[in-house]
Amino acid sequence: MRFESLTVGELARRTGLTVRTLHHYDEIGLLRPSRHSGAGYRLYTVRDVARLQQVRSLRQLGFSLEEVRDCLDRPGFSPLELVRLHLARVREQIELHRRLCARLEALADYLQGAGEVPADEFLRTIEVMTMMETYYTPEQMEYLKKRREEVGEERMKQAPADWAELIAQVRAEMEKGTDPADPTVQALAHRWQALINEFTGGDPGIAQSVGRLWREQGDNLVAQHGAQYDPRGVSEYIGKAMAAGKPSS
Amino acid sequence: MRFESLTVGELARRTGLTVRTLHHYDEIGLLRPSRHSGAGYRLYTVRDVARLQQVRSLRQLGFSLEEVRDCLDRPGFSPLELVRLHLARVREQIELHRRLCARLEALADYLQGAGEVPADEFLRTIEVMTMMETYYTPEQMEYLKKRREEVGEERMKQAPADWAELIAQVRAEMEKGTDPADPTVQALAHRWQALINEFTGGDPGIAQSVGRLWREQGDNLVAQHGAQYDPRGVSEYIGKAMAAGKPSS
DNA sequence: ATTACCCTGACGCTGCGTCAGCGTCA
DNA sequence: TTGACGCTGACGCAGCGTCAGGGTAA
Repeated sequence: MRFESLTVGELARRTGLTVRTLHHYDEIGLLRPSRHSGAGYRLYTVRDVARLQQVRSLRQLGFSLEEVRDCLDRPGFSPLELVRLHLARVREQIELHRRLCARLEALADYLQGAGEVPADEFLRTIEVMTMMETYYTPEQMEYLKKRREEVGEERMKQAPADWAELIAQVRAEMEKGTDPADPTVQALAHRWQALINEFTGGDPGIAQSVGRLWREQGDNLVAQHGAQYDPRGVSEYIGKAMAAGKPSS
Repeated sequence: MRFESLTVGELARRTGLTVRTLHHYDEIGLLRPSRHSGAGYRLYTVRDVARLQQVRSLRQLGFSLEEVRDCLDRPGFSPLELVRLHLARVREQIELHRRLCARLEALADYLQGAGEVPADEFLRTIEVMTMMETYYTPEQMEYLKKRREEVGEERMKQAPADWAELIAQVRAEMEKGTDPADPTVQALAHRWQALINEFTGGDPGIAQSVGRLWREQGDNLVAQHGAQYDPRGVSEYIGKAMAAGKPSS
């Protein structure tokens, strides 16, 4: 008796698994003990133990319980296929996590550099990040990062205020009904273009992405910062002003 | 009405989420619509939409729904802490997956090289891999890999048969009751040592690991290959023979 | 009346953890 | 009798998917 079979508890201790796990494997038919005692106790034989080893090995490779079962029970069965499939899955996971990791690192750096950051600024930062990721291609992101370094830390912090002021001025003219071709508005348009150039380095692809972001998410951005209205109106107005500024195109 | 609020379906379409997801967020209190129609329809206001944006952003960073809720609802709250914690988790995940990936690649290479591999050989291969990983340190694994390359493909394939023959001979002497100091057994002991040296390069740490593996898993190995009995007896016997061979130590 | 919405349950999935209530006893 | 084990349910976890069986809006 002593050598012939093990109870669940004994098997659990030897393998480091829990009794519940073995119960579960029994329930789903992955590992049913070959024998039972009169009282219904599970009795695992040497063969069962061997099978459990196989199960554990396959599980350590990250396969699901169902895959393990297929692997062990289905007679004609291509392991290479399964391994390749699984490998592809794992690689994809790694890629996703690596990207995530990069974003989190960027975020952590920012938070560290900015000192005590209140929760709402944190949230705004994240949203800007995700928005940029949706609207810019990775190459554009790379390029913008370089630009930021060239432009410098100080300048970057000043930028939002510059924009806010400029937008307010444009809106004022717009509401006064000033002609977009008016010199005042033309000056503002130049300033607008200059600001864009400063951060995009004049890359037209990026300017285009910014435009799309603004058109599609303007309302959202505005709702976030809770200050201005009618962003599309403003950008349309400034667009006209720019067009009026260079009638050659 | 048109501008003031959205129904679930509309909001779902705009965000790309499903209605069920929005229902779920409502259920767990993550995003409850500010208003309801007379018939109990959920009506999402601009503020709700903004909050949903935040939720999505945080989710894209991989946070759990509970963490997102804490992030959005708890007033004093350190984002940096959370980001760091999460970053650590993600990095750990990546590490685990990278290790797994390496193992799967090794396995895939082996399967590819071996051509059409039947399921049972596949299983044995895996078990040997996992067993080795439990009993050898990573450095030892590295070292063994180098040895395998030095020894060559052909030799590796011959090895199991050599071992089987040698073990059979040793067992025969043991069962005849031959003295471990007998020249016949001494010759076998030398051959044993030579085989070990061939694959371990004489590294004593590895020899020790092999010994431990054999002592602790011998029964299992034997059960797998279904051929021999009493592995500990054999290794004890050969151990005595080696000791008898060099009484100086 | 049709159609396209909306609602609230409630179960399913993965891989077990964690009781609860009861029987066994190597 | 009392532990230390064993047994079978059954719920819980995350984050929704997916019906089912209704009401509502235009």
